[in-house]
Amino acid sequence: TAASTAAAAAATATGGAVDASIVHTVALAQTWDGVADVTGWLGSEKLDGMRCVWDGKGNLWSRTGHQVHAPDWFTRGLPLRLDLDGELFLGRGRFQECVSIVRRQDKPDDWSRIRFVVFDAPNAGGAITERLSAARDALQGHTYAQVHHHWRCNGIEHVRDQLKIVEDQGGEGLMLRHPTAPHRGGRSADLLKVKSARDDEALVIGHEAGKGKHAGRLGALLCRLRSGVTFKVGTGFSNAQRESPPPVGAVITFRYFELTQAHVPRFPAFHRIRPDVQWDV
DNA sequence: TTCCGATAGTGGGGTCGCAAT
DNA sequence: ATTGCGACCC
DNA sequence: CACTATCGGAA
Repeated sequence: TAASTAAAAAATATGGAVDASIVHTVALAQTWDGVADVTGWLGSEKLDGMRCVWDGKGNLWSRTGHQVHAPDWFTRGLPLRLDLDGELFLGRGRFQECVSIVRRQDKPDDWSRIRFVVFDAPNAGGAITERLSAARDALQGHTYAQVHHHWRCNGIEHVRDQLKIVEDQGGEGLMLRHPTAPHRGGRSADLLKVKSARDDEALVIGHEAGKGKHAGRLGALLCRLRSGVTFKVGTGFSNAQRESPPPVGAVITFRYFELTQAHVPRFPAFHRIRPDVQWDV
């Protein structure tokens, strides 16, 4: 489109240029409720890397429409006139390293360790199986791009079994794709994500003031784990809870999804106060 | 009527690049 | 050389 | 990314 061409021309190393058409057409997932029947859907591992769209014209774009600067040799041979949607992926448990390789400008050779794992071809037409076939044909023999492995879902038990297998191997979770729906941009129930959250307790050791619409009330709780790691919890509160937050010395339970390389909870969210728990430190 | 999807706006850990120190 | 900050990724 | 708070239209 003219928009993507203009955005590509204007993009700089630090960004600022945004391709609105990418933002508008990228498919976003809902969280599976664990109940909806997904028999016949296509399942795949949810890769923890960087979402990336190939525009069929020589450029890679991030989920929010910013240009991704890959070496020419990485994108050479990607199909013209066929859009590809996928993940720039380094491996399980290597998200932070993946981000480092993709974003830094001075070590392009490291891109040889990255793979563009494709899970959709938005403008190929048809249902997901047809779009994946189009992508598979277009990526035959490519060194750095490949089509993601998908399996046919036999039902809820199948999903649970696959989720356990993936998580035991250090994977982030699963994605489920509606078997007959055409590609659709934005958030929809045609694309579901399955992830397991964890709970833990933390000691409140301080308060951080809120900004903007939260000015004058809580922004985030400063917390400490039993491991000694300190971190912040800034989401999951209702407005009322921000008005009178858990005091210093209180114990809370919070949700998170995994620990970072520094053993800090990723995506922490407040759950509830625990007046019944004593902190032994 | 209820509920879904889109917006808007808060907040997290981590990484980069650049400016200020 | 170190620190702080904005702009991105998730 | 997770989440809360709204809102209008689809279901």
